[in-house]
Amino acid sequence: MKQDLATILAASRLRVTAPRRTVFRALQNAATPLAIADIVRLCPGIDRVSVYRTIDTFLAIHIITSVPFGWKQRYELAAPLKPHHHHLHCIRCETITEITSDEIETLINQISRTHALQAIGHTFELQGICQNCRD
Amino acid sequence: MKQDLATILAASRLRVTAPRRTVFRALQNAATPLAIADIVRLCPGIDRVSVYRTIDTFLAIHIITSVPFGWKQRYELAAPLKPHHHHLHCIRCETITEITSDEIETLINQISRTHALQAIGHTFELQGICQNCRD
DNA sequence: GTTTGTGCAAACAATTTGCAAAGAT
DNA sequence: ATCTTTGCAAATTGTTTGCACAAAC
Repeated sequence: MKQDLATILAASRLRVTAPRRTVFRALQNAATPLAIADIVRLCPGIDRVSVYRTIDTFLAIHIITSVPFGWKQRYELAAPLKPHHHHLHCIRCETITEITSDEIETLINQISRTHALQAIGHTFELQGICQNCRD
Repeated sequence: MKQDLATILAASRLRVTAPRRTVFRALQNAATPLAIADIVRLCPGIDRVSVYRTIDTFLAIHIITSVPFGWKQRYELAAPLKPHHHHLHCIRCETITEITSDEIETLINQISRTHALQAIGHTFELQGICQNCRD
């Protein structure tokens, strides 16, 4: 299953354009989820408006997910472009650690089933203070 | 343990003012988490700026929590003013269902311990399509 | 009386919309 | 050639800041 942007866009009958390629590249290179402002900064020459529209589009075709982060949302590539995971966020040093947990995914399935909710997405993030910052 | 606003504010050496009382009341009466714009609308006569500052204050003393909701954050009273819970969100009819799950809380503690994170807060929300909307 | 918090004004930042022109297929 | 998408301009909405006055303690 090819996972380059052109293939993904084609599958949704969307065109391959400079803003989409540039924003996608920025997200690929990012070590952590990016805020809109970050993306705008990382994509010089791409209009701010196009960044908004591109993020909208990417969300609609589910190749990115939004991550709540302090007051704002941030965005990052979603599975299968990036392995599914969650975040630990140290509010002191701002470090973000990625974690995976089968238990959580199991629990989510279970809860969805119990409540007859056809799951589309979920948010699971922990905020706290990391070991380093406590020393 | 008294849980009226005056007591809570006094404990943090904060004053009891009209904006704080009005915003608090709005949150108490809300059936679902509120966006800033909702709160402003529900608190006529209270300046928009005071709403922002009040929300800041309430977050700082941990009597409210923020809930990621679509593109924006919403706010609601936190434990012990309102029992701890999470949300199921139908993106079709916008209905929000509250759920509780001991398993999740257990899992969160476990993960925090494993990663040496001193837990401060967490976010756990499910998005999907509810039974009704599928029929 | 002292200190905290408010409201107003105004700056600043984020987001949305309409439309003509450019670009993708 | 057609249809989509962009960039610009501008409207709109959300958020922050400074400061004089009012309110709480």
